[in-house]
Amino acid sequence: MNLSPKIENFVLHCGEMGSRWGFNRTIGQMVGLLVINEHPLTANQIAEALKISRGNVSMGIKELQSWQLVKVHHVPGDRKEYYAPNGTIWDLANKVFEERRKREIDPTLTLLRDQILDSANSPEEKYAQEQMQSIHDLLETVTKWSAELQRLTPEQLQSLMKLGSSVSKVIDLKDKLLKKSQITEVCHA
Amino acid sequence: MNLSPKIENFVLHCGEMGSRWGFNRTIGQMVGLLVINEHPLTANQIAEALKISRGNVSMGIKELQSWQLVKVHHVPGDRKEYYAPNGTIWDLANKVFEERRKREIDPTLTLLRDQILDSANSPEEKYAQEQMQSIHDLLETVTKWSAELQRLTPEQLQSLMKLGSSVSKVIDLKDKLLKKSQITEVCHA
DNA sequence: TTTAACTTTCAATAATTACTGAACGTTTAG
DNA sequence: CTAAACGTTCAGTAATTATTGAAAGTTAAA
Repeated sequence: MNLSPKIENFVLHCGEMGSRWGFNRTIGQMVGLLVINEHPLTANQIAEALKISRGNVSMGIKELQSWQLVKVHHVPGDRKEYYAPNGTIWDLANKVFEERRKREIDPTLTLLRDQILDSANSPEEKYAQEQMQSIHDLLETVTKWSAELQRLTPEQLQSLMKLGSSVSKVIDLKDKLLKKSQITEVCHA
Repeated sequence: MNLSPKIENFVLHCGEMGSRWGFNRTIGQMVGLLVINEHPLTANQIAEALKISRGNVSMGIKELQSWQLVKVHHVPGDRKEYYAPNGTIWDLANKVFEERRKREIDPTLTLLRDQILDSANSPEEKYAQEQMQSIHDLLETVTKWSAELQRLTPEQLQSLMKLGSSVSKVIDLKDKLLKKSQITEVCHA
């Protein structure tokens, strides 16, 4: 496993970004390495390429599996495991997005739901309740929207972007349509 | 500064989530404390409430200012600085979102743009280039979309959600409209 | 059943990140 | 000018997180 400078550069960058994306440097490098290589790699190849211990690779793969970012291949007559990205770039990004939502938003949503049920028994708590309600509403909106957007294919998103339209224009259109049921009929026809 | 159990609970939770939101535990607690209190707080009040050193508060405030999440108030005839959230919950979330985009996406986009300009000089590099192109396109799409969504007010977003419509339906509608210019005319009228 | 080729685990340790508190800087009132 | 009341900085240290490598676990061929 000797990486060309260009590829090494990319892998190192993934390492630097790793912690910002939700994992650590080594795991970031592993993702970069697997994504940039056309063929699946063995744990030993990964360890050699990144100059890290075999045990560290094992732990990293485990973590990546918990994010559902890698899948394992087997070659007949070969006991080694071969690791590859679990899907397209788009699939991986979706998985990261989803997992981060679970870690960054869901626990807070749960807490806020509980807190909001409780009644306030002082002016400060009254204000606190209101703020918690705002945060709750915000997070719920974000959650619903991210689910909507994840449902779209990259092609749908990109073609929409390329039309040069802004989302708010689309929303305005929709509002107009809703106010004119006869036109909505036509549109659905 | 004696926090009621409910409020303390919320602040501690913000601390636990802090690192997942892009800062550390203490800074997460500071955000929670400022958001949940109706009135601005002094550095000493924050230190006392969170049981941390005065110096730590100073560093935390500095960090929060770099995220543009707090603003400073002054009371005439009082030398102390009073800290408060810099905007509504929605504003704060937008700022965090924006800042994280800068840290998590922009550097990678810059790197990929450079790498893609370079020509590949081996089959591995050819594949690597293609993958980098995919990542680049994905990140650019995400960036554009997040800009679009940030332009909307919370009311616009929430009212749209409440209509029970899915984004893909809206997009389908738009496609239909584009294919029937005469109807588009009517809609714009 | 033994051995070889692999993977996983985890205690020890290295690396990184966060926090404290004392020293210093600044402003204003007396 | 001095002292009091505040904010900032940063070297030292504490806390947390990541990594190694040796030991243990697993599997399958001989």
